Amino acid sequence: MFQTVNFVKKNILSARKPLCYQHSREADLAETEEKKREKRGWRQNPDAVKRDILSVAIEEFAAHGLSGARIHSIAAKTRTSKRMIYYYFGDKKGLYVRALEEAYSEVRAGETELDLGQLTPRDALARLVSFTFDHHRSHPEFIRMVMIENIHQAENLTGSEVIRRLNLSAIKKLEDICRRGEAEGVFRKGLDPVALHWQISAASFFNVSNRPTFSAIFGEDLFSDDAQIKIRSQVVDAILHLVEPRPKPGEES
Amino acid sequence: MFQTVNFVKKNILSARKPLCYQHSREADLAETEEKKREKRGWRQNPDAVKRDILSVAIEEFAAHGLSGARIHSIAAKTRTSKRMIYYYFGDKKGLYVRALEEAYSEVRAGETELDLGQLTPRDALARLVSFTFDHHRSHPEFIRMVMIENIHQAENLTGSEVIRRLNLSAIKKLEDICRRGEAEGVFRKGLDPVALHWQISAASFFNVSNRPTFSAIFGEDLFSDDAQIKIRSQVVDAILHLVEPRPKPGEES
DNA sequence: GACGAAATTAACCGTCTGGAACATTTTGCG
DNA sequence: CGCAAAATGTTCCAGACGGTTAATTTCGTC
Repeated sequence: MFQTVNFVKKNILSARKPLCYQHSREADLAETEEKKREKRGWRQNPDAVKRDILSVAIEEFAAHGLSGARIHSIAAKTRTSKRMIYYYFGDKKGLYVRALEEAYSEVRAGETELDLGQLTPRDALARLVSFTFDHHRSHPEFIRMVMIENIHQAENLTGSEVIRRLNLSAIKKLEDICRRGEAEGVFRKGLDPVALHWQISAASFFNVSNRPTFSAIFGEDLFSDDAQIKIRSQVVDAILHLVEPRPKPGEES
Repeated sequence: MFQTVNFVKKNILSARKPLCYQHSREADLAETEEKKREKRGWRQNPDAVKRDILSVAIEEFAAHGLSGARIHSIAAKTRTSKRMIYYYFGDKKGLYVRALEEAYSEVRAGETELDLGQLTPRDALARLVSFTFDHHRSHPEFIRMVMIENIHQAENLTGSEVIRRLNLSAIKKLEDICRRGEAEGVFRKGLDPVALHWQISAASFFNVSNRPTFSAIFGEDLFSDDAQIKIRSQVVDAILHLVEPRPKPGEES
């Protein structure tokens, strides 16, 4: 499905821009009001403008990178103008940082839906891994933003307290599971939740981030829905194995 | 060590350019010859020029991405000129593709040093995983080139037969191990070498590619030499577990 | 309704950047 | 040597791109 992407360099096209942003519940009484504005005139709607810009910015930055994305292209895909971007976000970097934060927020918000309270530690962990794997798959634009940020040595992310907070809270679930598992004796002692998170992220992230090169070399087979389910269960198996109490106390650094 | 990177935006500096490329074994008889050229004049050395350009190109593309890298910056870090880049590589994309190929070649060349002939399948696999993990760590610029290529949907890699060949040969070792392990009954049946390679790559690659964001959020702890050894052994454990014959023949898709 | 602040439009600018044109020198070869 | 081809140096440019200035309109509020 994805194999022929047919890269369109300049897709500043189509999508006739509506003259103004419609406020939520006034489409009905718009007729009389709007006609007065038809010649020249507009409605103000700062929030909608900002949201519009941000969502397009995520698309564009995710697609072309920080320096690859073009402010004028972003503006073109928006219902507003380039000037507004500078008005609200200062400069390109400012927009990028906000877009990055926004991408993180959206994804972390989705994660909070996962409820593991009722499950045994083992089942909870399996569920968490499985969920994370799927969640990454369904948010490729977020993955791409993180890839790009990594290329930039995370220098923008470092400054963003917003993002650090979001991520630290994301590891809470894992910490709980570990604690419960250790307490019940079904997990090995001394587990490091961060290291475990590393393992889970590595598989889930790589699966999306490196799909293009991997499938270019080895074919798309591994990325069919069926194959992905297998891969995912392998990942779950591997992670569960890492938390199991060591059978023999022989030490092996 | 790495935490304060102190980004220098324009490092087009220092490094006095020698007037010409010295051929390998003529530094000695250079005195008489060279003095005639001192005013204006140069030696030709196409191969050295190409190599010089490519190595700088890898640095720059890896650091700033395809669109972030600047031809004139690349030229500046070279002992030759912008003109030569276009002379030998046509345009920016051409240079990028060659740099990508070069990066792959260098890394794959390093991999051939690994000899697993004498080891049991299990030991061989453990060794391969361990080696791959380290090898990725010691070639961050390669990792970054691949990250960048992924952001570009692998569209350049797709066209390069060179790279596909290099990579397919890279999986040969793994295929051998799997076959031997299955034959000896120490590995489970029906292993997919590509899927296994996916697992190994995921950990090894992510470890380098996502270090910036990961350590920005969770700290550098996991990336100390000691911690990396632990992580690596976890990865080895996890992979080995994946190839072990299933203890109970209960089927679990 | 008037008025100041916020939002939006429209036009403009200086620089950076990929790339090309043209000139000159070197090198292999008969 | 002489000559053509390859390699290198020098100079310049057209368009792209990030960003700005100034004018206009809308909106909340007194």
